[in-house]
Amino acid sequence: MEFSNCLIDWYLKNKRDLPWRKTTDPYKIWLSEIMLQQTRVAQGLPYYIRFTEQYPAVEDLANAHEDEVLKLWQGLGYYSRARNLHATAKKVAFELNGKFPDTYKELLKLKGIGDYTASAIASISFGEGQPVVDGNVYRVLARYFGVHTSINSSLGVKYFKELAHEVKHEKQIAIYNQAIMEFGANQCKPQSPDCKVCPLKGSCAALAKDEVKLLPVKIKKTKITKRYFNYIVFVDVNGNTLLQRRTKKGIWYNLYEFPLIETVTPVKNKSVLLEESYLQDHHVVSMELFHKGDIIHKLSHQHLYTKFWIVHLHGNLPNGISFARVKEYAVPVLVANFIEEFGF
DNA sequence: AATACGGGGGA
DNA sequence: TCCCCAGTATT
Repeated sequence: MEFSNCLIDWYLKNKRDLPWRKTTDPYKIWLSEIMLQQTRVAQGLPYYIRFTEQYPAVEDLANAHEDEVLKLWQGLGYYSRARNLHATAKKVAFELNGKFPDTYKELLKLKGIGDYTASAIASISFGEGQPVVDGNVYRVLARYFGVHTSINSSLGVKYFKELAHEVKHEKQIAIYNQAIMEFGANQCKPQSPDCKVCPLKGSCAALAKDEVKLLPVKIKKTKITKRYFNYIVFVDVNGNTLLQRRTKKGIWYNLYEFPLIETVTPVKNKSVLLEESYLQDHHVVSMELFHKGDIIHKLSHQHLYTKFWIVHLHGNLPNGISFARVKEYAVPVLVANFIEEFGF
């Protein structure tokens, strides 16, 4: 059996039972595709369930506050996805009469929707013949056809999309797209795929040339920068604390956190921090480190060496937040973990 | 063409 | 440790 039919045949025997495969509602397909960008199914699945319960239709999502959407998104990462999700929901609900665009070209214009997601929605919800090209597809195509062009060069992106068009299944595009991705995820896996039981083993170029481990080719590795965070966890006489929104460009935009003092080098002792103006504005009773050493929070491009300082105040915070309400705010996992440990 | 953007899981 | 995940937007 040739390539596309073989994948579909494999898929029908091996596919997982996932909730977004029971519908072609573009809203649900869109939601699942955004959530699964750079995210494993196992991690995204519980979020998909919560979102579809909380927001059954695009209007429900459109009418929510961004803070609430971010809170529901908390822990999934790449928070611009949530902000763009909300913006696009409002666009569809309020400007497009509640109906998603039904073509690849029009979908591509929406915030947060790139080539992959436009192809996925167009094919799965509307049957348009656009092949998806995600990380799985790059891997399957590179190996099966023996392509050494790097998948993250501009030439490679163009080449693989064209190749994907040439080898796609013409009649069953929706099934085919999900088939090749599922095949990449569970059979043609990144590490140690079990090629002995692969239905395509007889015609796979990489297997024939013993290049499975070499493909796909991907260039570059990211440089990691170190940052030094000092979170000031106020505790006033009423048991209130302070949170503030991140309003500058960069990580965690629009999420909340404790007042932050970032330094270029690690802070040796609290005297350096006590000189900060907003700490001098309060009557500090005590200031103690919560953990012995730094918490090292690792992101793709940054390692955050973090100290949480518990600062007891004599008076009360003007804009204090009660401990009970701290958990209502969308915060980064780094901060959420601390909140859990501290036991607000 | 490169880089920023989260967090987690598997080897 | 390192890789990479149903990628997109910005520089």
